[in-house]
Amino acid sequence: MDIVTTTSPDRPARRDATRNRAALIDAAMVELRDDPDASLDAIAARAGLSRRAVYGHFATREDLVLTVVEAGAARIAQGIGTVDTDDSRVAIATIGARLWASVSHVRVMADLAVRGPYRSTVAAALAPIRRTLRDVIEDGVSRGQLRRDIPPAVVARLVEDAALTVLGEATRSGIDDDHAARLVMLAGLSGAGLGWQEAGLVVDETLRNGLVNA
Amino acid sequence: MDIVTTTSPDRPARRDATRNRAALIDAAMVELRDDPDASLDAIAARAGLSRRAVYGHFATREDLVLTVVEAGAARIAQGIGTVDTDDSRVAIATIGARLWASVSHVRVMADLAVRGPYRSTVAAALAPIRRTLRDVIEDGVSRGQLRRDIPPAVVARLVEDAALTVLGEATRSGIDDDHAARLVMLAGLSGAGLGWQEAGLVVDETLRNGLVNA
DNA sequence: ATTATCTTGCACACGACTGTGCAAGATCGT
DNA sequence: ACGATCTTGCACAGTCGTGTGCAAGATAAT
Repeated sequence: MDIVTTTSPDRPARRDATRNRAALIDAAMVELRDDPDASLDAIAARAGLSRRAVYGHFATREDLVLTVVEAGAARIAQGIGTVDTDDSRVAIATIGARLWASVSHVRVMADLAVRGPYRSTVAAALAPIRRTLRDVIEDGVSRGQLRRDIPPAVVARLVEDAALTVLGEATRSGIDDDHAARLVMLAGLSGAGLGWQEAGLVVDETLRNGLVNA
Repeated sequence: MDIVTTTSPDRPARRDATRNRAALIDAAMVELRDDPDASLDAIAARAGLSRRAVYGHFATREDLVLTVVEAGAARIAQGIGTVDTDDSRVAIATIGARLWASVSHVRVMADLAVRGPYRSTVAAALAPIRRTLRDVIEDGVSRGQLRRDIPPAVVARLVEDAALTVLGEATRSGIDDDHAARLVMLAGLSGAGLGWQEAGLVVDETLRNGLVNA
C-alpha cells in the first residue's frame, strides 16, 4: 500500500512493481494523448492493472500526470541534445530531425500543452527546450541567416508549430522514418522563413554532415 | 419553458429572450475558448443568466455547443468570401488577411477543433473552408507557384496552422490590426513554402491590389 | 392592466469520477 | 516454503456536472 517512490525507496522495489509503474506511465501517455481528461480507469486498464493499483504508485491522479509530463519533457530534451554548428538553419533542421526520433513523447506533450489544467505545468517543463530553439533563432537573426520580418519569439512559435503539425500528419499517414524526418525539417525551416527550395538544400546539407545522429 | 427555436418560432420571441439567447452563444464562445469543458454554470454566469435559463433556449449542452460551432464556421466562411485572382500566393495572403477580421470566431473554432468530443463536429463545420484553402493550394502547385516538396494536403495544414499560430500570438500581444493582418499573411505564405522576402513582396502586392476588402 | 412569456431558485435523480479502507488473493524474493 | 510486497475487488464518501419539475417572481407586449 505504500507509494513506490521514484527516487530512492527505503528498500528496493519489487521487480513487477517497477514494471507496472512504467506501464502506468506509458499507458497514461497513450491515453492522455487521445483525451487529456482520460480517467484513471482507462489508464489503469490499458496498463493491465486495476484503478485501485494506481494509488499504490501515485498519490493522486495529478501526481501521475505530472510524472508523465516531466518524463516526457526530459526525454525530448535528451533526444535533442546539443547541436554543434554555426548555421542556425542547419541547427533548426537538425533539431527537427531529432524531434522525429521522439515523436511519441513529443506528441503527448504537444497535446497536453494546448488544453486542460496542465497547460502551465507542461509549459514549464518544456521551457528549457523552447529556450534552446529561441536562442538558435535569435542567433540566426543576428547573423542575417533568418527572417527579420517577424519577431524572433513568434518565429520560434512558427517553427515549433510547423514541426508539430507535420509530426501529426506524418504519424497519421504512417510514412517511413526518413521521409518523415525530412518533412519535419522542411516544415521547421519554412516557419523560419526559408523558401522551399532553399530549405531543401539546407536539409541535404544537414543530412550530409551527419549532424542528426551526433 | 418552451425552447426558443432559431429558425421560425410559432409566434415571435420576446425581445429580451432573443437577446439572452445571443448572449449565451457569445458567452459560450468566450468560455469554451478557455476551457472546452466549461460548465453550463460558467457560461450562463458570463451571460448574466442562471444555469436553469439555458434550458429555456437549448435542449442540451451539446445543442448549445453545436450552435456555437455552426455559427462560428458560418461567420468565418462569410468573412473569407471569394478570392478573385489567378495567383495562388496572393489568394493565400488575402485569405490570411480576411481571417484576421474574424479573429475571435476563428480562435474559438481552432481551439474546439483540437480536443474534446467536438473535434469531429467542428471538423465537419470547417470542411468547406478547408476545401477552399486546399483548392487554392492544389491550383498553385499545378501552376508552379507553390512548393512541390510536401504533399498539398499537408501544405494546407501548414498554412492553416501557421496562420492560427500567429493569430494567437497577435491577440496575445495586442498589436494593431494592420500589423497583425500582415503577420498572418506572412505566416501563411511561409507555410506555403515562400521565402520571407518573397512573402513580403506578395503581401505588398496583395495590399496594393485592394483584394483584401473585396 | 392584464396576459403571455421568460427567468429564477430550489428540489431531485442520475451518472462519472476521485480517493480511501480493508480483507483476500497473487506474486516476488530468498 | 515462508514472509514481505504488490494487486484486486468491493464498499463507501465526496465532488461536480447534467437534465428536469415546479412554483414564484420579473419582464415584455398589447
